[in-house]
Amino acid sequence: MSPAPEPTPARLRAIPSRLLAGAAVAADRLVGERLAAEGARKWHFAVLAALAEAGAASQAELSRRTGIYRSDMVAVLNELADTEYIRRDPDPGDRRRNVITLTPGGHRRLERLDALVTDAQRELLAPLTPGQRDELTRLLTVLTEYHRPSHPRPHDAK
Amino acid sequence: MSPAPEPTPARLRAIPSRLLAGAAVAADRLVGERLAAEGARKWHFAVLAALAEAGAASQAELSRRTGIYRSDMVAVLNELADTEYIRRDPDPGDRRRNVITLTPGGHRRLERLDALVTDAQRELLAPLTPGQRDELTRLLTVLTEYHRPSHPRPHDAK
DNA sequence: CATATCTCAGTATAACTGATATAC
DNA sequence: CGTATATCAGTTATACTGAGATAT
Repeated sequence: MSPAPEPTPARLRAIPSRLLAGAAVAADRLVGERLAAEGARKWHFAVLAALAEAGAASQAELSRRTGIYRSDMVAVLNELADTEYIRRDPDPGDRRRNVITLTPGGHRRLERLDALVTDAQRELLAPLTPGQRDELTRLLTVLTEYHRPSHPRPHDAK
Repeated sequence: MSPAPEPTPARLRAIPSRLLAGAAVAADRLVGERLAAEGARKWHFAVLAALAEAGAASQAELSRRTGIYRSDMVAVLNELADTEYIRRDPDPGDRRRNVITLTPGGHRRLERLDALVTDAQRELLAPLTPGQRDELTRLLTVLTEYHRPSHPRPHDAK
């Protein structure tokens, strides 16, 4: 007789931080799998999207736009440059900087990756109604904005 | 003149998988910081809670209850055994297994960690109304249940 | 001199894989 | 034999730290 496997204890089940961790892992797996099928990672998408939307930028500026660490940005840009989706040129106006530019191929790459990411979101949110999807997005937006490192918290106001 | 730093591009801002990742990182940091102040990690809490709620168990059973990998469970139990919060005895009925038992000290430890975790949830959800907190928990529960490895997805039903 | 940029080396944690020894 | 358990070694991805070289 196989003893019925115990489900997650009730005490653990409804803890938001645990639920968030679980949902984030599932979401990352979905997105990661889709993008991996094209040899891409989510950071590739983020960088290409940031470049398409706000134009050429230095690496530090790209870090701020995408949330990727300056240290990790280097590797991501190496990969994107190897495949010619971006160009990395020295900034004539400030020689510490590189100017990162989206190539035409990078633009096409972005559109392809965007489709994959959108598809993954659809699969992720499949069990929710359209209204619930919007509500979830809203709630998560509030949470992430509130918990940005720079955001003033009530207890900071002494 | 410092150029206004570009905010997150709109194309990236409302992507649920990105929001989930961000919220999960914030949540993990909050919980991790609280627990670290007592020399604990979230897995300690999860294992102690699972033991308190469903009773003594083998390591494999605990893995299923908590979602911790069997490989990682070993290290967590080592730490909990070093500090005498659990006991690890060979199972007389099945000599492959260890029976993990919560000690009285482990019980007290659980109550302490529970308070810290609860506190971290409060801080995490601070920007939401009580209704929104419940709604978020509900939506995340649906997502995580749906995306369990075993859960049948629509496209599986051929 | 302080600050900012790019780069590299390295750490910590999480999630996971593969393999082994042992017992059922 | 196939399967389950406990353990260990190692991999991958992420987030992050620290420091050096260079430029402002």
